[in-house]
Amino acid sequence: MADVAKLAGVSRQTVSRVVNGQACVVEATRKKVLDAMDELGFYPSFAGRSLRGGHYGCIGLCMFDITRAGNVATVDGLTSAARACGYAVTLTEFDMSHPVRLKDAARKLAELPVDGMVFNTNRAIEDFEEFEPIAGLPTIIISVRPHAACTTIDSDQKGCSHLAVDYLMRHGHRAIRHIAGPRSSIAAAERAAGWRDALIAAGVDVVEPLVGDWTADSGYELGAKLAQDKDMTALYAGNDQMALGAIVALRDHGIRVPEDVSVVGVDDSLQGTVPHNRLTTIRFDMRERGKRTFDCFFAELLGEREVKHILLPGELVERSTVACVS
Amino acid sequence: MADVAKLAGVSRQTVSRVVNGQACVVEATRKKVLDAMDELGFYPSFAGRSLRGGHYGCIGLCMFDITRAGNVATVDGLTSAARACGYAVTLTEFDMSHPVRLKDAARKLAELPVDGMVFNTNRAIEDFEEFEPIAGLPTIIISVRPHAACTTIDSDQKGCSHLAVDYLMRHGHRAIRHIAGPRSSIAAAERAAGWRDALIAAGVDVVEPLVGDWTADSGYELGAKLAQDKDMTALYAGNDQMALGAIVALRDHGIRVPEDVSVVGVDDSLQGTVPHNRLTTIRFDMRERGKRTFDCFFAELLGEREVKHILLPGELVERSTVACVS
DNA sequence: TTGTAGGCGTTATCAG
DNA sequence: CTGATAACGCCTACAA
Repeated sequence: MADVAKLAGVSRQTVSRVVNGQACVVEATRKKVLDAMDELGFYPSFAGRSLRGGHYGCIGLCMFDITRAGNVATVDGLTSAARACGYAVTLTEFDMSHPVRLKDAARKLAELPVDGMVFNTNRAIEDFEEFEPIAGLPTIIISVRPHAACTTIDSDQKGCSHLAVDYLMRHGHRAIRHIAGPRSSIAAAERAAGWRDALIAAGVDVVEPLVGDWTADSGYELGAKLAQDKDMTALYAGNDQMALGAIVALRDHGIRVPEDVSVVGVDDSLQGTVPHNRLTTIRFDMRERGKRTFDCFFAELLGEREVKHILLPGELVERSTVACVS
Repeated sequence: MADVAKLAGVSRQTVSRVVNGQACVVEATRKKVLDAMDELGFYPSFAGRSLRGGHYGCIGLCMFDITRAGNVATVDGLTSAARACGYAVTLTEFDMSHPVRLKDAARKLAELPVDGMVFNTNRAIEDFEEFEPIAGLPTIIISVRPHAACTTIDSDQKGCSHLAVDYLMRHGHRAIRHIAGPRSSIAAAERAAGWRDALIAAGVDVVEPLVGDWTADSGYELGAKLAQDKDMTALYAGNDQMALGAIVALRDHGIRVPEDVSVVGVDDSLQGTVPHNRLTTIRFDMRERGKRTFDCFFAELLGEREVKHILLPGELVERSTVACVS
C-alpha cells in the first residue's frame, strides 16, 4: 500500500480511501491511485485489515465427516448464507487421533481467522455437557441434543419418526417394524427412539428393531429376516438406502410392497440415483439447516444473547410404497 | 497478551516465548504465565501472528458446487492433507450472479486469509485461457484442460472412457453405444470424447451418443430408446446412475444384462445405496485428488516452479454387468 | 533467562 | 479534499 501511495504520489490514507470506495476523494486523485494499484497488482492485506478492524469476516466450521450424507448440503447452505453477508468459511476437521473434545477443537479453531464457530457433531462427544464456548466467539453446535451454553440446531430426528409412524397409522397400520442405523450414530438412536415413542403413545406393542449400517445391503439382509415376520404390515427404515434394500428383499421373498407391507424411509436420498423412485420418505432440507446455522451465528454476533435449541422438522414425501392395511 | 504479561508480572516477550513453547524459559516463570493465560482465557491472535509472520497457514478453495458428486470427497481429501501440514482451508463459492471469471474470483480470494488458492472448475469459464495467477499466491486449478500458467489436476475423464471401451472390446464388443452427461458439463464432454476416440482408434463405426442429465430417470428413458437398437451389444454410460436407469429399461424391454447387452458405468457411486450392486464401473479416488491438489500447492509454496498438468487415472471395477459377446 | 525496541499493513481520528 | 499520527497483537533481533 505504501508502494501504491508512493507511485500515485499521495498518502497511504488516500489509497485506503480509494480502496474502500469512500466518496470524499476527487476524481483525478482516485484515478491516479487506481492506475497505481493496477500497475502494482495491489490487493489489500487481510492480516492488516483484520488486525486493525478486530474481526475477520470468517466463520469457523469444524466437522467430523463432510462426506456423510446431508453434511455437504449443510456446508453449502452455510457457505452461501455466509457469502451473502460478506463472510467466508474457515473449514477444519476434528482431530480424530485423540478422543474428540470440543474444548480442544474450540481452542484450535480460535487461533484461526474466525469471528465465531460452528461444530457439527454426528457422534457422541466426551465433553459435550461441560463445554464452555470461548468468550467473544459466538458458538453454534449442530446437534439434536440441546446445550446449556450454546445455541444448537439440527434436523428433528425424533420428529421424523413420528411423522412416519403417524402416517402409517393413519393408513391403518399397527405392526410397524423398524430397521435402525448403526449404534455409533446419534441420528440413528434418535430416529429409533422416535419410532418407539410413537408406538408406545399409540398403545402398540414394540418389536425390537434390527440394526443395520446405513447401507442398502444391510437393509436387504435385515429385510430378508423381516420377511419371516408374518404380523408385520409396515416397515420404517432409518434411511432410504436400507429401505430400498429391504424392499428388494421382501419382494424376493414374495412379499409385495406396498400391497402386503408398506415401507417408509428417511432422507429422500434416492432421487436421481435410482430410476422411477417411488419410495415414500421424509425429506430434510439440509441446505436450510446450514443457512439457519449461519443465521444463528450472525444473530449472536449482533448481540442476541438467548441460547436456543432449534429443531428443523422434516417433511413427508408421499410416493407409493405405502398402502392402507387390507 | 499484554494482559497476560501484566498478570504474570513478566514482559510480553516472555509470554510469547511460552505460547510458542520455546525452551529458554525457567519453569517457575513458565508456570506463572500458563496460569495467567488460563485465568484470562488467552489465545494468540491470528491477525497479529499473520501480520507479523507474513503468511496465514490457510489455503483458499473456490468451487462451483460442493454438492456435485465427487467434489465433497475432494474437499475432504484436501482438508485432511492441509491439516496434516498445519494448514486450514478458507472456503468460498464462485459468485454465480455474473458470468464467472477466474480473475475476479482470484482477486476476491486474495483478500481473504490465503497463502495460495485452488479453483474447482466443473463448468466452462470465460477467461480460463488468459487468466494469470496473482503473483506470490500459488494457484492450482482442478481442471481436465491444462493451463499455461497454473498447475492443473483432475481425474482422467477421457482415459476412463478408454478403460471402459478397451475392456468391452476385449470381451468382443464392437457395437458400443454411449449415454453422455449434460452438455454444460466438461466431464461429460471429455468422457464422450474418450469413448469416440477409442472407437475410432479401433476402426469401429460411431453411433451418435444420446444425451442425459446424469439422473437415473434420464438413463431409463434413453435406455428405452436404445432397446430398439438391435445391433448394440454394449453400453457405456457417462455415470452409474444413468447406467442403472438404462439397465432397468433394457430389462423392461426383455433385453438381458449382461447376456444380451453389457453395461459399464463411471464413478462407482452406487455402492451402499443400491442392494447387490453388480455394476461394472470406473472408480476415481476423489479423496486422492484433493490430497494431490494440496500437494501441488505445497510444492509450489516451497519453491517448485514447474507448471504441471496431472491426470489421475481411474480404475476399472470388474463386477458382473459385462459378458463376452455371444 | 528475561526485557526493550521496532515494524508488519491497515484505518480511525484529527489536523491542515 | 488530503495528510500525519497512532494503534491493533505479535515476534525477530538485540541488549541486559
